[in-house]
Amino acid sequence: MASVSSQPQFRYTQPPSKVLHLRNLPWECTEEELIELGKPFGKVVNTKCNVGANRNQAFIEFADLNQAIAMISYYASSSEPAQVRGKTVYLQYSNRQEIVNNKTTADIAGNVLLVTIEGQDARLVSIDVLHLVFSAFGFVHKITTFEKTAGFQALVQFSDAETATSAKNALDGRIIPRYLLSDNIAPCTLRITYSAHTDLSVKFQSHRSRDYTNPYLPVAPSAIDGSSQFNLGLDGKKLEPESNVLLASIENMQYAVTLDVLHMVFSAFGPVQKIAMFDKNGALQALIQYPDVQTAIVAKEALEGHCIYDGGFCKLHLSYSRHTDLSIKLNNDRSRDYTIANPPLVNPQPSALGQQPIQTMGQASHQYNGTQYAAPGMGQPMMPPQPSAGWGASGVSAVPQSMPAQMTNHNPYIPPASMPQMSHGMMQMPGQSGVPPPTSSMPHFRPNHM
DNA sequence: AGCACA
Repeated sequence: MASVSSQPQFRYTQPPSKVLHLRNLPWECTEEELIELGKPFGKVVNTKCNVGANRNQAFIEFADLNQAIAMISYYASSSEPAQVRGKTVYLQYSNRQEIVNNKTTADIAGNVLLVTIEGQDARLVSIDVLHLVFSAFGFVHKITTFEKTAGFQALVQFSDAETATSAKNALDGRIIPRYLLSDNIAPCTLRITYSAHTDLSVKFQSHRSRDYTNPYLPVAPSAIDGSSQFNLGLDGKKLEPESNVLLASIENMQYAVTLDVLHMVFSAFGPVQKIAMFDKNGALQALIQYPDVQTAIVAKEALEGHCIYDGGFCKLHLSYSRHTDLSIKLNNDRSRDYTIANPPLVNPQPSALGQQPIQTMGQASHQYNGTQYAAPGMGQPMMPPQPSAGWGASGVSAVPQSMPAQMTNHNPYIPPASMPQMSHGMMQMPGQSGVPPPTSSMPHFRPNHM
């Protein structure tokens, strides 16, 4: 026979089949629910759920064609539509005569998860955020990310299938907590299946892949230049070349932002060499200089979109400056060179802040060995997003297994589970003059407490 | 709300 395929895509009358196609199902509809639905009409011999791009379609196959016809006929004339969990589902004959269950991967539990990140800004989700999210369920060995037709995806490797399963059960279909992302990143939903992989091959630490079991793995050369693809302007602005100097714009500046405040905030990520503050179009801006690009990248990633003060005040917007070395003519309340011994001018540099054991950074082979990447002052691995923030990770340890030298989280602003609504990722500052008394119970941002 | 997957 030649082709029969010139039919319209959607036919309103279809030849009967003992297989029915169901749509508009609720998320995560189970086989049991499908069987319940079909049982009154006959024997359901097979089902397939979570079908389609939205995974809200399914098939049920009856033992006998007449049973399928009975079900279609019933709902065709019923005043009550077919429902699953109160949601109307639409039924029609499938254009196939039987369900083929390719139960190969995807349904066989394994230690590696295939994660699809859905959402407008899915590719702005950094591998570090993913690491943080999944670390709530156990030690994450490796992560690789890639783009497929399905979108932005990641493979996340755990020690065992049990851990992977707990993560999958808790996270599948959930969004990445807002407080892990900058304000203006659209919500990102996680779709999780099992991968057939058991051990990912990670050759380099890069912005696409990480091996947390091997901190000495070389860093991909591309990671140095290519990282900014994940530091895209939040509204899709073009790439800026990375720099060791950050340009900070401060929005909604209801409270004073002093040089010392900036110094404290930015010192959490590495030694701040110089700061210059100035006004631009009535808004405060500042240039913050680090000794190396990597530190600036980390600081930018962690701070972008966050607010210095609780309540959405003094929100930081960061970009890379074209400067590489600021010229500070004199130390005053708007500019400071921390690399030269200060004559005791105004406030000498806040004690402890300049005292961090700062190793020389910038050796490419050690870029990801943790000590450098993790913000100083963050002596502990960060608190993970607590499942109670909405993920039903019952019985799952919310604390990530302590990890050896590796990248822990870089985002020092993870609020505890009690603050599930921290959608704009605020941080608290130690009291400074003119600072409103913080009201929340957020963990303190204490860059000066080692 | 519109046909599966490797």
